[in-house]
Amino acid sequence: MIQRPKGTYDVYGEYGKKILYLQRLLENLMEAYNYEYFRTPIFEATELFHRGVGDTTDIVTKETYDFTDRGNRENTLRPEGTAGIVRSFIENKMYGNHSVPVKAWYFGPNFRYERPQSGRFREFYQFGVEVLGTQSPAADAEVISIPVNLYKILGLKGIKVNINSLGDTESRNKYREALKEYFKPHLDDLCEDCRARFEKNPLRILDCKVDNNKDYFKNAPKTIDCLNEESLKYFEDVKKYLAAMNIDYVVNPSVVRGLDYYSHTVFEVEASVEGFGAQNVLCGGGRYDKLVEMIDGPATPGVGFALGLERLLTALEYEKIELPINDTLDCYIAPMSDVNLTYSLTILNALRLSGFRADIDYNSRNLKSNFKQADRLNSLFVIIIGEDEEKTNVLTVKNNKTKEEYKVELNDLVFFLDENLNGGCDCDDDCHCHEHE
RNA sequence: GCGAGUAUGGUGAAGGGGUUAACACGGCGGAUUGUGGUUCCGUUAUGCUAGGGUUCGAAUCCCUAUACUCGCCCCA
Repeated sequence: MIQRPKGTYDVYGEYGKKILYLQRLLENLMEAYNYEYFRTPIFEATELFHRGVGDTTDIVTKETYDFTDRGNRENTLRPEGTAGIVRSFIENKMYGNHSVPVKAWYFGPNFRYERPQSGRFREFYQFGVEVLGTQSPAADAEVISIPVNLYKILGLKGIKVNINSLGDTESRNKYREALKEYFKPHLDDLCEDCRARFEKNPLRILDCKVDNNKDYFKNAPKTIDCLNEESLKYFEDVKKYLAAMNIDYVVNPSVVRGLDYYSHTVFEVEASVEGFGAQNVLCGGGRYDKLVEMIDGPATPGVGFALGLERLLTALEYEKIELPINDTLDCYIAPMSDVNLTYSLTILNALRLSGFRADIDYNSRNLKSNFKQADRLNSLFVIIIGEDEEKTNVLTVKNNKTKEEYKVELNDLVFFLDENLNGGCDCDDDCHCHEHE
């Protein structure tokens, strides 16, 4: 049997309904925020990610899906969303003719060749946002407010917003040195991974799961201690604006983010629910003032975030949040036999064109099974079509809730269902619908 | 890349060397030849991830492979 590729999943049934619901919710939310929908290619030139995400991160050094196309071009399935948006911003010269800042949102699949585990897939969907062309700390706060408001709308409770600041380049370098200085005497005591991180990415030592309960971790220098005056002021402003939007947060010095391009504000929202699994970061993001330059664009500050769809759905499941999904069918048609199918299809098609959710049995099942099926599909009405109905054009329509049965003229069917399902016509007096004739 | 666990119908699973692979759910049919979600009856895996080995005999023990799950690294 051919199986799906490792780390991927099929969407169908309930899960599909949930995803479609969330997608609509995101669309509406982004409309409220006045963000612009972006869709960039699912693959890009490999170099883009090396320049954008950074050569030192594992994401680019060993987790990308690379391929050479027939024209010998090196391409990579995108491992994250920001690089593509920034490339598009530069390539389409949005810094010039658009009203800056550009506020972009996107939703789509990303690919990383990793070992799958709970909350981690090789193909995973991210919703994200990028604001390009403003240095204002209010933009940082706005970006943070997006997932927070989304979770609020959905009713998620067990979430924790962690924020931190890496400061500008000067502050960040200063901190990096301070950290190395601090951990140097303890180098022999650190775990193997941390010793590797010491050279490669010392900031990550802080959230090491093996070592972080050691005494000397408590007094390790914090990013905030190394911020210069300007960076500190920036961070204070972000916090001020968050407070203005009633957003609860904690300043967590161990939030450093993995990608190279971050500066100033960084944040993560985690699901602080017992037993959620090791991958409990629901979303993360931050400011990246140097990224556009790194990809050969004009100096343009940016801030953004991305959230993992799969983890969001897991969180909803954990908190037992039911999404308001309309799971009903307006009408189920039960033809008594094959000979009634032709006639039934005509009716079915008319109902669908009138905007009803309607379905039919194709398998010539007996009446009993058809009622069972109608129940399974949560159908509000069942229409039985047999010889008599076909002959007289008077249909047997049963209300599945009240069990009341009606004889309805074929010509009145749409009106009848509309009356019973939508409470009738809500148009004005001039209209020519059945009710107003 | 490293480590641990698991693998039996459509689903949840029992069986830990002895021949009909339990039980439950679901599906289909019937009791009622045009009225359902209850009840009752019937039916639903010639087969236990794949390949090899041990044995008179393997779903059961051993080996290999594969897949899945969870964790590490890294990250959403």
